[in-house]
Amino acid sequence: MAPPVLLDLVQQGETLTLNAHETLFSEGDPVQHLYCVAEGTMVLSRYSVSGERQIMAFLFPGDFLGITFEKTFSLGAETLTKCILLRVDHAALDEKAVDDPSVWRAMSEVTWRFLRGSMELTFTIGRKSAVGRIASFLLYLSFRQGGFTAPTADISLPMGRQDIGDFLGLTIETVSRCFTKLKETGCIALPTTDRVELVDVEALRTAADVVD
Amino acid sequence: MAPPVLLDLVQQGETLTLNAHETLFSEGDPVQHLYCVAEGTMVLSRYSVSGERQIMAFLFPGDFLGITFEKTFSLGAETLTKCILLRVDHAALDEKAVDDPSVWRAMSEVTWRFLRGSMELTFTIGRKSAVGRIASFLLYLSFRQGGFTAPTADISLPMGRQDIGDFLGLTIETVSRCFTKLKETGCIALPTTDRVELVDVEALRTAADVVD
DNA sequence: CGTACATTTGACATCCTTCAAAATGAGTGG
DNA sequence: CCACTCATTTTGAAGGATGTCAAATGTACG
Repeated sequence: MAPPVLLDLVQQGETLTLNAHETLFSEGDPVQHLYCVAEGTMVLSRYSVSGERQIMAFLFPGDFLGITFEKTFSLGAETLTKCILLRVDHAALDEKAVDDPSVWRAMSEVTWRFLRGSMELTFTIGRKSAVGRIASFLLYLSFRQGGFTAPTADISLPMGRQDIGDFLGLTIETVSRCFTKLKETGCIALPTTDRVELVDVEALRTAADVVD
Repeated sequence: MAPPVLLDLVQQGETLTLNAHETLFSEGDPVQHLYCVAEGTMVLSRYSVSGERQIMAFLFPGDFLGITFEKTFSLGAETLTKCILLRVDHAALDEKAVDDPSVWRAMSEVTWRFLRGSMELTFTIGRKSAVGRIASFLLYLSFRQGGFTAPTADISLPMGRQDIGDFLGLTIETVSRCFTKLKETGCIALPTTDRVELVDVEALRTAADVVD
């Protein structure tokens, strides 16, 4: 899934371990490295003047972060769980790119994939109801945790309700209510607070407005 | 602003003229060309199953479209006004990229810029009230029409209220009401329906929650 | 077992949407 | 130049969905 060139590069770099709820970098910090998540879950987020958080993306193993063309980060990065990261200096990246054109091609591709995700989020927030957003989110998690190919019915939620709300433009209470509603309508089951079982995927897809 | 390499390439390609409210390509169409807007205003949009439109971006002169790593478009492109476009075949692009690594670097950069815009939109829709969204939108237009450097106080609106609503996740009525409210509070003036004058930029920035 | 935090639930307020109608403006023909 | 028509925008009234505030329940950890 991840471009081999970039994987090679970060694997030659340093390994970094962070605990849950640590900040890797913040908005405005100078850009130095390109990172790749090896283990754990992270978020990329932006804060408003009034202190509200908008999560732009959840990052899972194989995802890159630190991609930018600016000198400082426009997003902050925090861990949700304990994480292992691989990182390579941007300078080393540029150096490698001089005689290997596939580096920039790979960067384009990774950026493009991030853009696809961002547009998906825009669409979800802009056009869907609260239940629709949660349904879409669950289907997305199922897709990701199934390795992009075989959606899992059994999902783990490494993020809290607040994180989900900050991602989908909802309050924590609305998120909770939507979970309850989806449970009551038989779409999902909630064995524990951080685990979701997709019971009726078709109904969930209908709720998410992604039916064929 | 736009990378010279890509500008050169599209300038060597064909020129295309479209009237207002024409479709250049739709979601699912096979990707063949990379385009650059020379004149006019366009939109990139995606439709939901239920037929609702989410505009992902407004495109102005100098903007590129048709950037993708897939075989088919994930967005549709329509003109709002009469447009002149430059285009180059993706095959020609790949060919050029073989011996010119700056092509892919430029593509990364253009994709990144699009991504920045997409995240800005996510943030606007996810975290701001209706008035805040309109205020942000006007400041964005001012920025764009002032050539990214000197924001204009006199803005033209090549798009209708429906388009603005489809961009910001609002209904046409709410858009109209927000314009009225911003007018009543002295932030803006509306000489005509398709023209906005920024009277009190600071107040507008406050309304948009982008105050320093 | 008890404390602290996260989640869920409830009651109410608010903002935005929906539905409906009036006003404005652009284009056309008399 | 004016009257007419159609589309767009604006305004109004009412309803609904989500946010806010507050309390109860559940869960993890010492």
